[in-house]
Order: sequence, then structure tokens, then C-alpha cells
Amino acid sequence: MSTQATTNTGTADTREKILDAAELLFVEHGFAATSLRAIAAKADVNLAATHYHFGSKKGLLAAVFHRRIQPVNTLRLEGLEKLETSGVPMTARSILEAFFLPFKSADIISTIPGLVGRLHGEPESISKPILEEEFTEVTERFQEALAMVLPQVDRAELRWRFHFMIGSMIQILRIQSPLGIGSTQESFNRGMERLVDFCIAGLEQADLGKQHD
Amino acid sequence: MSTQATTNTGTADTREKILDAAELLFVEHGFAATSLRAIAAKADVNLAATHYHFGSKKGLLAAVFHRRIQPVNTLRLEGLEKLETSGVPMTARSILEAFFLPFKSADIISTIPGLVGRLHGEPESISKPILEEEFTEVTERFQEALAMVLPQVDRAELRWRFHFMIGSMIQILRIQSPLGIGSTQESFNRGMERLVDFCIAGLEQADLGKQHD
DNA sequence: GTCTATAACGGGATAGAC
DNA sequence: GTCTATCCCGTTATAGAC
Repeated sequence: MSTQATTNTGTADTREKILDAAELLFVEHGFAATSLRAIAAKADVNLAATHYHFGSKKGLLAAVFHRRIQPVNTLRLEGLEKLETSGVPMTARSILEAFFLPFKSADIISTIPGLVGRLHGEPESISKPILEEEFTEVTERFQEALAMVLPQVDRAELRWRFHFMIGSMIQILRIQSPLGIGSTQESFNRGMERLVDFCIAGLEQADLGKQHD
Repeated sequence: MSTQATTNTGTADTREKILDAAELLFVEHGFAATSLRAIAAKADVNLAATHYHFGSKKGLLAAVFHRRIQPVNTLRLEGLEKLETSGVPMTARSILEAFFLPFKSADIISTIPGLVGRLHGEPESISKPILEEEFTEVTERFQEALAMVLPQVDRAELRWRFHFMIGSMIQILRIQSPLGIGSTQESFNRGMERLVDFCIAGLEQADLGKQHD
């Protein structure tokens, strides 16, 4: 239990240790409320190492996020590609499952849900560059796929609904984040299934020039 | 344009000026990234006044939030009461409109959407006490009302769906926050209507022991 | 690539005069 | 109720030895 970083020569996993510690603290307290000192202490590395490896606090956040989300996005795009080339007609359900399932199968209890949920809550100056960098391609590809199977919904309407879907997703990622209280891998998986059902219903509504009042 | 607080005797609107300034800065940058010094400067009051009136930074946030959300919740509960006592059968739509409409009719371009959207993104240590204080009653009353008109959906399932609904709401409040780029009162109102439609579809799904895979 | 030390600054909070 | 002045601590970032 060293309160001071033990001298750290040899194995160059310093970078990974920093990423691990930063990830947990960012999820728990958010970006602004987490200090590099706290990260360095938890990782048991020297404060200066955080700057050496990541340049700045923002750079560290971007690296933390990219490490976790890049594999998820790869799985999503591979899943979608499989659907598109299989010959079997796509459905809204199969597309949403390709989108959400990588969270479920991110085996074990991971920090990914909390990380995604948290980032969306950060001020735009922090979150926007990262969200654009990481999600633009995936968002566009999946909206196109949904447009194919929902020809009755025009594109502008579909964008609204896609936002609502993302909002529902974020909420469940936050509430059922494995770091939260009383959530298990099972309750998380159940939540993801409910999420798919809820969003399909909202996405598939007929789009007849709505009239309220 | 005094950079230093001008001497401030007489009118005791210091409190309101602090609340106004804090509200804008919290919405824009979040809680942790906003300093009391920045708030005092924007409000053109002395730093010590923030502590005198609100005790602490957290106390100030709670006051900012309560000032705006209390009237909204009153409108919501009054709207629901009217539905329940009017004799006209309630519908999921009329209940959701009682829930969401106070945001729309929060006349003018207000900070309320951004405020609600932002608070949900703050770490639990900040947001949880406030959210519980402000929303417990409203949430319970509206879930009960929805349970009445959706007898086919069991209560546990309804709780999931209510969370998804809140998530969709938060997302639209964030994206269409009047402080955001390219959003107008009109686009906000359109978003709220789409939100109601999306959520009704998700809430009304038949609940037949779902089976996936 | 990792360390110590420190620069340079900003944070929340408070005591006490007025 | 409002002010000034200050306490005390934490912040990111960097320079330079090893």
C-alpha cells in the first residue's frame, strides 16, 4: 500500500495502468471532478507519466474512450455487414441487435456502459470532439440501414427517432452501469432486450402527417 | 462593465442575480467545471455573497434547480389531477402530454431543458439528492396513472419503459436545448411532439412474455 | 521512460470590518 | 447583507536530473 508511487522501471505497462485507473475514476466522478493526481495515485504511477503518455487531461480521456469503444464499433459494423450480405432480408430488430448486442457481449462486467453514459453527459467542449470522432461513421451506417427497412418513415423523422433511441440507450447504460448499485450482468442483459423492444416500437410507428390538438 | 463588483447596497436582488448567472454557467459547462468566482463575476456580485445566500456550491445548484423545476412539477401534477377528475377516460397520450407539455409551455426560450438535461449527466453524488428531492413524487404519480391506462403491461415492465422514456426526454432536452446551436422554440416544440409519439409506441407494446434468440 | 520538484494559477470557504 | 482580504489546499503542466 504505497502512498507514493513505487519506482517503476522495467515493464512498460504504465500506459495501461493509467488508462485503467482513469477509466474508473472518469466513470465514477466525471471528467472535471477527476484530477490527474487521483488518477496517478490510483494507477500507482508518477503524476508526470500522465502527461508524458497522453499530453493532456483531454488527451487521456480521448484515449480511455477510444480503447473501449473502438472494438464495440468494429463489432457493430461487422454485424451490420453480415446482415447486408447474408441474403436474408434485414429487419429493424436485426439491425438494432447488431447495434446493441456488442454491449451485451462485451463479456464480463465492463465499464463500457458507464463510460458511454458518462461521456454523453459531459459539456460539449469535452464530449463533442470525441463523440464525433468515434460515432459518426457508425451512426450514419446504421441510420441508412434503418431507412432501408423503414421506407414509410422519412429521413428527417428517422433522425428524430434515432436520437430518442440513443437517449433510451444512454439512460439504461447509466442506470444499469455495472458500477451502479444492484445491477448485475443479468439485469443489464434484460435491460438491453427491453431497450430493443422499446425502440423498435418507436421506430416502426407509421408516419402519417401527425396532427395533435 | 466593472470587472470588480460595484458596491451593492439597497435592492436585495443579489440572490436572484446569483441564481441567474449560476444557471447559465452550470448549463453551459456543468457543475464541476463552473467556479463560484465565475458565477460571482457574471452576476456582478461579490464572491462571499454566494456563500452567504446558499452556504455552498452544492446548495447553490440545488437552489438553481429547484427554482425552475418546482413550477414545472406543479403544472404537471395539476394537469394530471385535471385528467383524473374530469370524467373523460385518460389515455397514455393525455398523460404524457400532462408530463411533457409544461416544458413546451415554459414560455419563451428558457434554460429549463438544458438544466434538466445537464443535471442527469452529473455524477450521482451531485445529481442523486437533487433528482430524488425534485422528482420522486411526480415520477410515482405518473407511473401510477400510466399503469391504469396500460393494464396489459406489468409494473416491473412499466418501470423499464418509463426509464427509456426519461432517457429519450433527456436526449431531446440536451440536443434541442435553446442554448444549443440551431435550435428554436419551434424546433423544440416539434421535438416534444415527436417525443410523445415515440414514447407512446414504446409504452403501449403488448407485454407477452418476450422471447428472443 | 520515469522520476523529483516546482512553477503558475485557481479552487471553495471563511473571518471580521462595515 | 455586503464587503475585503486571506487561508489553505488542489489544479494542470513542465523543466530537468537520472
